[in-house]
Amino acid sequence: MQDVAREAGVSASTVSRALSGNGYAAEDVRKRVHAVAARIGYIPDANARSLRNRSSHSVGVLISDLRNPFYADLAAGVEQRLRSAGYHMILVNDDGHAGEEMLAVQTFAAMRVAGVIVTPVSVEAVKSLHQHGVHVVQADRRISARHGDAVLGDNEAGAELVTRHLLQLGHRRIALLIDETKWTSGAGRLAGYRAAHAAAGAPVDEDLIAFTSFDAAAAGATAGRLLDARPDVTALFAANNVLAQGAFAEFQRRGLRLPDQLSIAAYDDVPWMSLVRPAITTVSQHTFDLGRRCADVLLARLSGEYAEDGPPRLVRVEPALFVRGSTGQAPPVGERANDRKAR
Amino acid sequence: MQDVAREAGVSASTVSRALSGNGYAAEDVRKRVHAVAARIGYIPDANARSLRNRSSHSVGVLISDLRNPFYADLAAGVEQRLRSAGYHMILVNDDGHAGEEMLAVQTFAAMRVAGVIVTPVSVEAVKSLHQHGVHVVQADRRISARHGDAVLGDNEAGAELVTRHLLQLGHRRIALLIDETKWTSGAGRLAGYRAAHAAAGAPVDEDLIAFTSFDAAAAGATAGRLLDARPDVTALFAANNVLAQGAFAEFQRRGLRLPDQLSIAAYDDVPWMSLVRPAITTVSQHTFDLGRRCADVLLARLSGEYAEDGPPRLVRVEPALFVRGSTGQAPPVGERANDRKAR
DNA sequence: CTGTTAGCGCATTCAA
DNA sequence: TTGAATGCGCTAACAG
Repeated sequence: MQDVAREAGVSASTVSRALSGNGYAAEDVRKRVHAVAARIGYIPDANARSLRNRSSHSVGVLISDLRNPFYADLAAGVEQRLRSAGYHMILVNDDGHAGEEMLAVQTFAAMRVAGVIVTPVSVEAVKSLHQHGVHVVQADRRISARHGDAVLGDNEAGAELVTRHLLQLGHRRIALLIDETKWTSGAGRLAGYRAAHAAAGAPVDEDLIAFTSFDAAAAGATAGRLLDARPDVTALFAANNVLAQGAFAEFQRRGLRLPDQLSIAAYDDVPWMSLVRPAITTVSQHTFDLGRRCADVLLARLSGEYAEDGPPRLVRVEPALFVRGSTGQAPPVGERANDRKAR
Repeated sequence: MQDVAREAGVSASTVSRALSGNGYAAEDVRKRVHAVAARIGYIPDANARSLRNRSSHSVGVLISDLRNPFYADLAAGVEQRLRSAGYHMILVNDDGHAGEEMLAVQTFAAMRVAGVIVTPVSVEAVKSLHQHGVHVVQADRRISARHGDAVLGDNEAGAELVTRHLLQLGHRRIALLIDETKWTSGAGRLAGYRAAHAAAGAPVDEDLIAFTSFDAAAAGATAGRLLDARPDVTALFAANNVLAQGAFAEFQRRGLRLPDQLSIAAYDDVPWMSLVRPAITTVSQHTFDLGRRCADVLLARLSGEYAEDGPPRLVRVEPALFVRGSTGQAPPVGERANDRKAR
């Protein structure tokens, strides 16, 4: 900065004012300073600015796994919005581990980030952030209603949408393949599955709710075992894209004719679902948009549009059902079992 | 820091030494300071540290599009390695635009990042980074041999692998669907396509090299037009996952029987390719690993393992061909055209 | 409208 | 082994 000041024949403060735009600077001086800065390639040190201003333009984004298109889309939406508002994204994968998540929290706190957007794993992380005075937006699932804002899909509505669709097609034994119900996402999807059954006056067969782990291979195995145990199942609803992928691959391996022998539906619309045949009926969460909304909510706090200390906000993103070829009519009772055994 | 110092009954300098590990501090003092810091939730300010140390633990990562699984995998690999080395990733999408790329360069320079990993769009960006004294690693493609290291797939070898595979199956009219050849990636793939033909003594029909834009819909349209114009084509090689997706979708829409009526092969192994039927024969670049190697190369510079001012390094990641159902025998000459018209 | 002064939080001299 | 002093690069009073 001193170099620029000298070259431009002004003081450092004037350079600061000219470049930052805060405070007065005569038009010609301003132009001269900009010219010198550009000429010698001077770029103000963001660390020094953050230190002095006690605020940075960094936002921490903490997700489980960038290789999962759901998280990648979310992050892409966040990044787009942040960038257009002059912020940037520190992206950390926590692999769904509370330990890694907590380490990331430390990092973000150390960086004095302007805020954090997180698909939370443990309450402690969110609480800790909150205690450090960091704005937090919980994305996709909410683990604490008190600490920070949240932008969530309406999981119950989405699951109800797809379950109702299956029920209306005549399915009565609809398996649910799900990995967790302790987070609002899984819990909501289970609730929606139940709600749709209740609304249709169809009883839920608890044995058709299959718990598995968040892993395609495991999900495939679980789905396979379920079909073996219950050949009367006519439809399967996989609670997220990873489980759906595992189940679909397993059914393909088994040579099942979809949707004739079995209908399947999923949650989260990811690219492969419209490329395979039959294409997969699924609930879109508008994930990219969800990410943008997360950034919007955070930016609203930062800009003061919402009071920094105002009550937690909850934004809902409505899901949409995309009906594709993987869901068909339910067969008459009994027929499915024979059909499947036949091969 | 003052608070910790007071509580622990020592000076700020001692707190600094105790916490950072640099310089002396009596064992008991060290423990006491750590205890106090943990109790009051003190976390050293990373901005102040960066300012003072003239070095940050941030690494800029600049890619085209996080929603493309190729870039997402690359970024995930980078992040994993950086994180385990105590660095973090500032991720910016440039959408393939030189303008956005240049803005990101400004941002990274301002942050005094430890280095930048970039899938480059324009030479200027890489040069500018270099001039600002930032270590740069060019990922996937190299746009400047002088400015910074590079970690690249062997595009020529990969394309030759897949083209040879098609030739060996008897195909002689193999279309190439490609978006650009000005970068090392596209240029290499085109070269590999030619090299395989040359090695097999098969002439390249220049009309079968179809240029399109980096966009699935456009690629599908281009592929469609090509097939209409040249019904004698028996195989198509799409130079990346986006083009492959567009082409595959188009062929599905047309109801083509793959691989009987047409064989297709791709570059970049992304999840949908093994889920669709027929599954797609493709060249894997080991993208996640490529990302890790990028981080390794950067970290080697930062750690001094490679001289900071040593000559540019070039690391190659060998590709591998995965043969799947989408590539089959070429039909006897002439038959393909009739076959396709028949439907 | 501009320059001088002071200090953000830290790490590193240098003395003790 | 520790503390006092200094300055990293910047911005915000404040006085002119």
